[in-house]
Amino acid sequence: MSEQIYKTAGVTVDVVLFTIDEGVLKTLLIKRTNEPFKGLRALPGGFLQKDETSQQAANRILKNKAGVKDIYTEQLYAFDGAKRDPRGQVISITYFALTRKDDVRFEGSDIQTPKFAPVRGLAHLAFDHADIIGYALKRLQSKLEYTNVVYSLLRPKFTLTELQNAYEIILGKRLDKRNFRKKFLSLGLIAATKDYERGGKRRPALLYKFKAVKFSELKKFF
Amino acid sequence: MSEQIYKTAGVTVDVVLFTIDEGVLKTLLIKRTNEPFKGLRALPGGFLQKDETSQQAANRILKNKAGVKDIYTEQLYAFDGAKRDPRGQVISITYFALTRKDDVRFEGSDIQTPKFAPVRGLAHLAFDHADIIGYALKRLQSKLEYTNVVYSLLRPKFTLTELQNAYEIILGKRLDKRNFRKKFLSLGLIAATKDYERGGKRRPALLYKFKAVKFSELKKFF
DNA sequence: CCAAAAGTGTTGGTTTTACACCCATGG
DNA sequence: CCATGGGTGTAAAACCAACACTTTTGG
Repeated sequence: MSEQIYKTAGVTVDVVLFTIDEGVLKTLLIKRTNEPFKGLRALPGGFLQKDETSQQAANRILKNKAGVKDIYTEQLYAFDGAKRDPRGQVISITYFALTRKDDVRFEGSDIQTPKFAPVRGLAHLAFDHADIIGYALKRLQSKLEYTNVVYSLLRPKFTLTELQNAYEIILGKRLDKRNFRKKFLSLGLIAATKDYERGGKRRPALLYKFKAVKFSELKKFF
Repeated sequence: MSEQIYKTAGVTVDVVLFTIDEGVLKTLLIKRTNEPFKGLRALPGGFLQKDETSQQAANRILKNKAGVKDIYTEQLYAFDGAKRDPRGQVISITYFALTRKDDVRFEGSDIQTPKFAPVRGLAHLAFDHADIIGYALKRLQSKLEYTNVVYSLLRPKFTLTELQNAYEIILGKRLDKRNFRKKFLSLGLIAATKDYERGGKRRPALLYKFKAVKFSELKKFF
């Protein structure tokens, strides 16, 4: 005797795609073209398809809505509040992802007009998507402190100032330049290249790169 | 026009209930009475019911299988590997929970013979439940370091040695007695009572209690 | 008086924080 | 030569790790 599978609830996957643009942290939002919440902005997402894992669904959504693949993604949380979807019982398995803005391609995307919007001060989003973004932001902030995920937001070669800016933008606070450099260099994650960023009337900045462009987790960090 | 809800996958909720018993960390397992994996041990769980949130399902499972309620529970992760359930696409939203062993009541429980088993060295569990327990253990270990969740595993009044033992059992390593006491007392989470544990031929130990028996999170901790 | 666990401080090393000036370049 | 951001060191404080002996009790 085998128990059967009960399909009580719908399952969607929604993705919080972060990027840094114009000096602020932004997240990808689409405009809903259907009820419920027609016309409001929402996270890119969709129903889980047959024989698809939620990770695969997240990848599919990122590919379709933003033209990105092979980027850092991580499952966030399964949101299933009773009132979150007016149509009934729908669970959202959420992911967060990180990309550089100029790896994103909206061409070939659908009529939902994807756009990056600053994460701070978002209002009037569909479903519980504002909560989800808030949760994702907290997770991203804490990941910054003990992982190297920031590489996902930077050019392959970057200046230490760019690195520090990424931290400040995400954490929402200023960091001390000398202490930041000392600390980060002592972690051994990055190495100086022989190239310099020559960007105008100022001293050229030495470019660094991550020794491994791969997620890694450290005991201690920031 | 409204999108409809697609119910592609089944959704189960499985719970990793930790307790400390006989000086080791244990987790609740039941014996499966149905296929698939009939006869193997598995986490207590079941299909999500209509209009039930996963948190409510976790509470229901804890009540039914272990007779506990109002204990610390937290969503762990949604497991949905392609091959995890031979019957098809089934997502497990997992929770972890903490309780004292003697708050548990198996009476009124069903024929699945719930039992606590040591978490280290578990083998031959149904589904991917061994992975889930491993993941839950890592989460519990990291929560110990920056939250007060340990209160869930202790008597309302406890000795500092009991507290330290709980940490050592969960972390799987010895801690220095003086440093542990100094650190924990400096956190200000616990207060000495006027009572002593008089347990035999040894010096009576002062009993402490948590100032607030409620989950709290600290910036820094262990 | 013995066995058992409770209780208690200090030191050295490491880490973190706070803080200000000179350098190299392009225009 | 000036404006701009790049780059660098030190000292005080806080924190962490290592370590051993005395106390109180019951039997």
